[in-house]
Amino acid sequence: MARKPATLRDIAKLAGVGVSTVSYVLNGDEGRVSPGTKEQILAAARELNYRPNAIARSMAKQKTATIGLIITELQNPLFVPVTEGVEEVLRLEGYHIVLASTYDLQSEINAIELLRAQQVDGFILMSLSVHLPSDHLAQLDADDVPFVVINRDLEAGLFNQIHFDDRGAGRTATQHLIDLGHRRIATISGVRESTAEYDRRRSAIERHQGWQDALESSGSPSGEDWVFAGNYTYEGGYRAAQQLVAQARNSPQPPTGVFIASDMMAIGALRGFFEAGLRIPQDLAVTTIGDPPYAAYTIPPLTTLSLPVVEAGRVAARLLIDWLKFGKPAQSQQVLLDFELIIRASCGASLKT
Amino acid sequence: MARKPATLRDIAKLAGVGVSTVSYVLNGDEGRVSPGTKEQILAAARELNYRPNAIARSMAKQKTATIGLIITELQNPLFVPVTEGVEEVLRLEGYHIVLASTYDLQSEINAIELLRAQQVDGFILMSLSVHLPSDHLAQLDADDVPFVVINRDLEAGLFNQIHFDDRGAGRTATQHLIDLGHRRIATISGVRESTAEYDRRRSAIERHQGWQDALESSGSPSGEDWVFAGNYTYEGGYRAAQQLVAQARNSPQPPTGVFIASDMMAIGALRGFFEAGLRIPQDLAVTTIGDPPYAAYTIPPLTTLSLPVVEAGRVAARLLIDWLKFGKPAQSQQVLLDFELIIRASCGASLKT
DNA sequence: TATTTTTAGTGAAACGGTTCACTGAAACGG
DNA sequence: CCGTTTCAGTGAACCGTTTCACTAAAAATA
Repeated sequence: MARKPATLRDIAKLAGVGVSTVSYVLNGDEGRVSPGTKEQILAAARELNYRPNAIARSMAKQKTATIGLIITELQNPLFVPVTEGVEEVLRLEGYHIVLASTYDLQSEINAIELLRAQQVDGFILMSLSVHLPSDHLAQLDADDVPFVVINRDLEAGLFNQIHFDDRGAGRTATQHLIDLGHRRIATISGVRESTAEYDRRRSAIERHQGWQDALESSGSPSGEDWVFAGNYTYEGGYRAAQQLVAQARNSPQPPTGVFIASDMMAIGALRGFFEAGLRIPQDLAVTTIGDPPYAAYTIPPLTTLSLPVVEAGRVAARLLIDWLKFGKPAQSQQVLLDFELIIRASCGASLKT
Repeated sequence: MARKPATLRDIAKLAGVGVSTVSYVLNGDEGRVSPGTKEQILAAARELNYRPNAIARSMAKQKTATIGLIITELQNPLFVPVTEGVEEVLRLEGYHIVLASTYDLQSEINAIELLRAQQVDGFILMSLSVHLPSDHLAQLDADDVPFVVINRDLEAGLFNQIHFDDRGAGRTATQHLIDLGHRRIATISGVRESTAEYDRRRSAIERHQGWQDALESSGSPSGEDWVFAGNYTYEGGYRAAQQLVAQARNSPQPPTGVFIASDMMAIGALRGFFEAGLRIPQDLAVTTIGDPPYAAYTIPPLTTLSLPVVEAGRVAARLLIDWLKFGKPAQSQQVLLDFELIIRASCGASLKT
């Protein structure tokens, strides 16, 4: 095995042709070279165990066929499906992905700088929960760097953006309980407590509005008294569940269902309900939003709305590809994606049938 | 903002010097250039908003300052901490990481080919559960490509390898129950059922041996009758728990503790125990191995052994850096890492105090 | 002052591909 | 048979850096 990898020149020498011919053959440019020499070159390449140097190619073509995927919070279970969606689309087009994980504004800027230095052809930026200012995005835009953002609360119409329909999700999750015959439906939401993270608050507000929408349109009681703050955390969900139980025990008309605005809170709440001796879903039906792998393994498994995150990845990739191929779109694209309802045991749907 | 990014030549022209001088200044080569011109060059670079082209640099230096991290099963929650460990060490040395996820042999080979074409300076390969043949690793070795493998069952001494002490983990998890006063300790293991995935079987066997070790050294009854096959899955753990409960109900001397060889099985088993009306840990104390994020959120939270996976990443990175800096080590390195005991509620330790 | 050393800076050759402009020969059309 | 087109293939410039070998002037040394 050669220490130094073989180059086009080596092949050219071995096959007795010019380097440009070799290049044409190896890149499959048909009709430029006769079958005879073509075969010779291929044989020489095989013999020398040739492996094209992507760096040199990028240098010459002024393209890397690589896009940067920047994600906040690598820990978040949503990140894997996004990359899957992105990868699925980009691979077909011959692009590669390089991944960068960030956790705050500065590290995001660093990541962008780094990847620009690596000459990526474009970016996909996905925020899972953090809102970040958009100055540096405006900069990207000004520099004519192709990019798409997912789930980020920015001035509409400014960039190519993909969003999740949080309000619709809150509505669907609540409506599902209504459809199962529930009339008094509480909620554990992130709204009441202020959060430093803007984006989280926005989605909390929207999901909460969805809950209200559903109640209103069904003519159910407004439920104002049955809102509990969970702060989007396991602990918060746990405490909110305790409060809910306490209030329900003193109420002549306790809720029979609860919409919990995030999976983490739902898992905490499940523990609270369990400790209080409540049976789910018999005593209280539960729906939530977010479908991490373990949502199927709770007791009982959670009925939930899954973020269409694979699809978000696909759409982002397609938007980016279009830009790369046909130039910047005349006007920036806005996409709103629906959540998918996943029915498991916590809503009690199976009890009905 | 310039459409085309500025190059060294642009700066050289603007500052009225040669390009090599600019290169020296920008790379901080002290003492080669007078403070005056240095300042001029810096000013010019700032003005042109210069961003070095990493591709061109890699080309010239024949190094990319990038290493490839190849991981099977991106879904696995272990993957994030590995990359954290790797990143922590590599960043200090000025290296970047490019990530590739694989799921079978062919895709692993593809990933290696791809990254070699991208001219990465070295590899870290981490298997989380799949055993793959090593021919292509031997090839890497023959080509003098620096690499380190984590958690892979290969002929000892062949390559730089990092392993987890599965047997010690099984021993510790069981011993912890013994220390809490338990004498009859069952196990749910992956051993009895054959698995296609070799690696998984190996770790299953070792963890099982650890359980035996602990029982023997404590003079406890051997427990042969209390081994249940869980096949390393949620479903398997669930069924094994049912079998365990059934057998315990007919036994004059039922076990008071159980060591479950993987977190997934433990979560399934928890459900089985719950449905059977068993209280954990009062009726049965549980320990397991593996600490995914949700292990703290089960009911009750799991006492478990955490894989030192951040440390594995760090060690791998350091081994690789050494190779990169000082050349291939005279003999390949072998590292065995201990698991860390994380005490939560499922073992009942808190009840004792 | 004559000689050596240091300082400050330079031009050009890599690195490994791609691609443009070009050529000589063969094939073709009338 | 001549002019034109197609075919098969080539050399060299270029992409943006790094770095080697070199120089002219200044500084240090004797």
